[in-house]
Amino acid sequence: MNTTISDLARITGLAKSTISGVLNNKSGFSEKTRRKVLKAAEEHGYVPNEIARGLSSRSTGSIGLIIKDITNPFYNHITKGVQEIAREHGYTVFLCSSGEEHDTEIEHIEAMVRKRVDGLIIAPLLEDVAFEHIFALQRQQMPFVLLGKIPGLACDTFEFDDYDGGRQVTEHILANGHTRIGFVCGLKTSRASKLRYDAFVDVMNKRGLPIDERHVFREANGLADGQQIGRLLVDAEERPTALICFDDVIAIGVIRAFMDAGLSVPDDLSIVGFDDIDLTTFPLTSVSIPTYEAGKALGWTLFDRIFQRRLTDYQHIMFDQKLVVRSSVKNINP
Amino acid sequence: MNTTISDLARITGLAKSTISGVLNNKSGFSEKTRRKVLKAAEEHGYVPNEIARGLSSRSTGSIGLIIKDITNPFYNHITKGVQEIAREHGYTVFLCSSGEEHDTEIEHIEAMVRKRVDGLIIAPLLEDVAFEHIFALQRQQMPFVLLGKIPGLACDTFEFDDYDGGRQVTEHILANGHTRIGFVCGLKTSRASKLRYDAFVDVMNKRGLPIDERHVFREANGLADGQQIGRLLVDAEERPTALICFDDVIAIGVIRAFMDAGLSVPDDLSIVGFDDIDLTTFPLTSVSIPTYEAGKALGWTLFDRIFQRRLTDYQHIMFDQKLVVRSSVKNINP
DNA sequence: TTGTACGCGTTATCAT
DNA sequence: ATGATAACGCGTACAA
Repeated sequence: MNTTISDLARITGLAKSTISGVLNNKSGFSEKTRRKVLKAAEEHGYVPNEIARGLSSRSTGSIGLIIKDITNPFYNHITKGVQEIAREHGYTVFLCSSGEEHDTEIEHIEAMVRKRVDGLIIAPLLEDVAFEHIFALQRQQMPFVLLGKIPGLACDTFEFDDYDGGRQVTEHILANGHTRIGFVCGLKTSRASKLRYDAFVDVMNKRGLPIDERHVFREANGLADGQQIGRLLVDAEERPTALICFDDVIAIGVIRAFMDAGLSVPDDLSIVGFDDIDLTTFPLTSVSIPTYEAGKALGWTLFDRIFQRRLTDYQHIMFDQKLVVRSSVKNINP
Repeated sequence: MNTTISDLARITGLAKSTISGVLNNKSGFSEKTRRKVLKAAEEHGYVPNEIARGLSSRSTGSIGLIIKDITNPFYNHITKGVQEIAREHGYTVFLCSSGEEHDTEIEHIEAMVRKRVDGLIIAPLLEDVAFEHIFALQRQQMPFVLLGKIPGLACDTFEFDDYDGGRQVTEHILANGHTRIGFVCGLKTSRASKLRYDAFVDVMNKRGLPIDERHVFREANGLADGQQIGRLLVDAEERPTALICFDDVIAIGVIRAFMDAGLSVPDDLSIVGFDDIDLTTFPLTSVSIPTYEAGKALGWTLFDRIFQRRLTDYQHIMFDQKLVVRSSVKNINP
């Protein structure tokens, strides 16, 4: 059905190795045979079988990218960056989404190993989970790069400075005169959420300001959770004056709940988010994160490892986060 | 480095075929050897090599998904649906984005064929381009499913009823008293854009209403283009009272330009979009499209073909589009 | 310059 | 119940 180099050998009367050599642009073949091979390949619609090639050359020309959520713009931009670099290297990428579930993450990684990808880029769950599957990768000598850092694991890591991001938003809100501040945490498996919250707590403590536990929400994920929390706040007897949301998606959910209830952001509640996603019209003050650049950096570093271009120590890159002030925080200073 | 079944054979003193048989749960092995094999595999961290398996079994356990834009929620939801179905089948998916470029689409498809994916789901450019690469797939007997229909190509196709969507929005806008209506077309390679515009023209003609060419924009793609067109309209001496945008992303761009200029939607311009993307707070009247469901249907159908579960004729599914009225269209009836 | 032979890790088909 | 052997399609020494 599919013509192989053996077929071409039979057809041209040449040897398999000759066909292979010509097709791979090796030197040392007469122009005549070269032409003959190329012509036969063309005529019979020869398509190299990369599976066979991979088996023999021990390289599949594909990498795996494990993200948490396909529908979150945050990961879209990381994916885009990775894809671009992969393409530049003639590579193809398996995209896997863990859906924020640890078991799924493990399953995907194991599948990638079975598929013998040349390398892996992983955005793993980082809190409250075991890392055995990642350590296993190391033992198997699989090249990989992490979005996040795992204690005791020596590998290339990329991080966003979530603690500093959390600090920036908290100080921004305080600077605008707020003291009753709520916080919507993400999933407990999210280190980003933990760090942002830690920073919030630290800054509040430093100013001697109390944190009202009734205004701290946990385990929020996605638009629907944001909306539900928003509805809770709409009905709350004592609302905070400002709310820090783990990410923009949640923030948008909260805002929608407020708009639906006929309330105003920021008049009835000031809100900030993280990620600075662009597909929105609301002037949401948010923390910008260089996801696209990080995606490219992840890609470059992985290929450095795969091709052993960089034999130095592992890299640990920390990307800055930058507060983007718009108008979702009301200045209530006297 | 990686232990193989040959290694296990040597270790256990059994034959390769026995190892393979046990590992694949074939019947006809004594409980004793079964145990022995499993134990050895466990101890030596055996991981099956799916590349080798694929070479021998002529199936790679992976499919390719070719979309146009990773960062557009429209394709995110299709991707999500496809991924879910693939996962249910124990399959893995290569995600490729053409970035709306024909050459890139061709490149990706050729790469997928070389990688010998078991099947392909493609959202191809549909207008103003050649389809030779798709017909080639057919000749190569590669199972594939299309989002869109190609003249003269017999295969499974899924479509969204863009013409009807265009009709619905146009009639909705007319019903709200508008007559000076602008239209932002998408890329000329987009059939969806063409059909939506055709419907617009047809409805306008039927009502005897003129279309002002100054208010028809073409080749718009993405947020930035939307913003630029928005700025143009802000400064225009004679604005339309309503604007139909090819998709929500463009619509959001236009809205942003208006908000930046201190103008109001819908007071200064009524706007509708397509896709009904959810990550936004603006009450944009839009046309909802069942992308997630379509993604699942695409997946199911592809696997039907791959496993030859359905030997009947090709399917041609048309998904309805549904207008979702919010408040971005102002009623200016007297 | 071209051809032969073997390896890559599996599965499948025979025998035994 | 188990083992030997041949594919699968390609790359690559090594030989001619």
